[in-house]
Amino acid sequence: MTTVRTRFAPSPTGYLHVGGARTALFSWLYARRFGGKFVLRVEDTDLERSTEAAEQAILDGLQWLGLDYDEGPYYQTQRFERYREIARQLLDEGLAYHCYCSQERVDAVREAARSQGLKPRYDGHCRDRHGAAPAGVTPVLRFKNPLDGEVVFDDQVFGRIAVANSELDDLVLIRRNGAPMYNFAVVVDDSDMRITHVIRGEDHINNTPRQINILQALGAHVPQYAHVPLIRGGDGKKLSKRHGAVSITQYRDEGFLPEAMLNYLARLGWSHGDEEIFDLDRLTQLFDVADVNRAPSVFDQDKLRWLNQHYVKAADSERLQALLSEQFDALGLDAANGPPLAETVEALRERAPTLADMAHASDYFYSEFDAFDEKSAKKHLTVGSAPVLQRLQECLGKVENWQRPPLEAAVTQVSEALSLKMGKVAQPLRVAISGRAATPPIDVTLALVGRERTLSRLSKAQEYVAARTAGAES
RNA sequence: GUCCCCAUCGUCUAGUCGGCCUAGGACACCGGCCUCUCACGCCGGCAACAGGGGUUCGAAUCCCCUUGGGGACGCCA
Repeated sequence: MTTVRTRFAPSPTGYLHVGGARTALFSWLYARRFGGKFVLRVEDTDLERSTEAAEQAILDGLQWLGLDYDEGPYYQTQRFERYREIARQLLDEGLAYHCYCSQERVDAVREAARSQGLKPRYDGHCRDRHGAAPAGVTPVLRFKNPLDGEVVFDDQVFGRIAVANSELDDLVLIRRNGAPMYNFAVVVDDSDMRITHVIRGEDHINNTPRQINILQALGAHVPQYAHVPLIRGGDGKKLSKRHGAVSITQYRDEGFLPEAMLNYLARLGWSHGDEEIFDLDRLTQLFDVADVNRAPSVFDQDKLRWLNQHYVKAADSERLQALLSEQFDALGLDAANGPPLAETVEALRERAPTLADMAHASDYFYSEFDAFDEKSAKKHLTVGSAPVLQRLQECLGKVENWQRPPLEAAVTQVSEALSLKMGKVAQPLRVAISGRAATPPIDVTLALVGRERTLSRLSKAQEYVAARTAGAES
């Protein structure tokens, strides 16, 4: 039995988007599940659009997700000689031909077909051309696609698909500049690299019959195909920037955890009963492309956030601290200017879906906030809160041991002394020291904000209330 | 336009080759409990088999049509 060999073959013309990441994951999982090899191949035949930056972004994305490859990366630009060799072979065997048609003629032919309600196709003008080649014209090499019959293949996801050869035209194998076209390079590579299972996006389903025809002309083995449905945006359209982040590294930068992304991606189009939580080991043990759904699915950030929250709650503290530190850097916050990161992480890990959220929710521990949140101040820093704030200022000022128990005792003492419910005391205090109405428990918040900042912010809050009172009286 | 494909709650999906489905789970949403706020957690609720024909004792599950949606038609990948 031949070993399974799958591949991920991105073209370095943009970042790694979530759809690509998912097909990479599926290919990786399939190889792992069946003890095979996962090959990485960079399809950089488009010399104009390929960039090193894009390639790096793709590699970074794969590494972040932990999708390691056993072979590669192979580069198609380094295999041009091989493509030309095969092209020559096809030409010699009469399975391909030179085409001297101008771009204008080809466009005109397509346009004519379209206006007649037909599929735009090359008309095979040069296929049966006789006589000398036109002088001064560099030809492209076209494949002699079979004229009749049909191509049938059993897709592991979609089942049997049949396409009539009459629907296909003679596609270009080698362009005028000598570079191979996608469909040709893919076929040569998949064959040379002994790929057994081609797992790719559904948008390639129409390329498959063409590729199979070329493979057969080459006398090469036809691999198993598995086309994965595309990921859509909330409006049903192809996922794009309009729908939010699509770049995998952007999710990384926004403080998502790779295990959450992997879990989410795996569940998009695939499931195992009612299970929702899967780690890579579990997936490796259960995943099969044959179980992937046929219908396209919509990328739901809410569910991704929920999963991320789940993993944040379970993550190792030191790891979260390092990640939070990166978020601080991005926000220009100095972790040295506040409580230990470990304490911040503990206080916020259950109330921050992402590390970016955590950073935003803890900024007031490390820097002064510009202003009180308007709504919160209006509701809690009222005229009536003046005596509360004053009493808090006194009692907290006396706390020497700035730890949670004595801090909580102080706050409780104020509420009892003024015969006020805890909420009437804690909320004004909370807004005063954090600028907002939602923070961790008040004793935790006090401890994290620190003595000095608490007392100075309490003073500011009292000034704010006083100013507000004056404004109300005038 | 032509070809290919798809169709269960708003979203991700379960639904073994038809009966156990008065269609299950999760996210989101709504309500409750907990409670100093938020969050977590727990409890409860709302919500779907696109429509129409068949086949069958019986269909979300099989077949056909309609409708809707997507993809592909490049000297891009």
